[in-house]
Amino acid sequence: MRHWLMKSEPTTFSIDDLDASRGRRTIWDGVRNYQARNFMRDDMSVGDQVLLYHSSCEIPAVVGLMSVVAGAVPDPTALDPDDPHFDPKSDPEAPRWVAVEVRLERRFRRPITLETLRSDPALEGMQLLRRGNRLSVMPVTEAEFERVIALA
DNA sequence: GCCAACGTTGGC
DNA sequence: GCCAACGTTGGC
Repeated sequence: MRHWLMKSEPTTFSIDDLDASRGRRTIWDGVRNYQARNFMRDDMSVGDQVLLYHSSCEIPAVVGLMSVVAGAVPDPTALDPDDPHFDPKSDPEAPRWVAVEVRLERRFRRPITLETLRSDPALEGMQLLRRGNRLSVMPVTEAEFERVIALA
């Protein structure tokens, strides 16, 4: 089992939205970055644990824990001309973008803020904390994962 | 709203 | 294949 972190802007899709979704599940669509796509397509498996991170908001933080409940499928939003994430260059015969399905497992009683993460020496190497990091889907080591969970 | 970082695009 | 221009991300 692997560990991951996925970002979402809460104004677009928050942990509240996920909590309110049927079965507390959602398709993680809209990812339009090749590296992030490759992680979802090639390395994510059912049962993997995923930290949910709120970005571009007042208090950026890890807010909950999700699990992968279905592996990568073609991202339907890339093929829908009416969708804001439509990609005219994605060929329906060979879809360029994929999405996994995730389920909310846990809401953390207190969000683990970016500030908290940064102040923890044990998390110094975390990819999320690297300068210039913009990936919305990234791996987390088991040690980092356990450490973050311990802070919740 | 600013701006650094970085990915993508497209002309050559 | 290079690289400048441009767009996006995301913390502050």
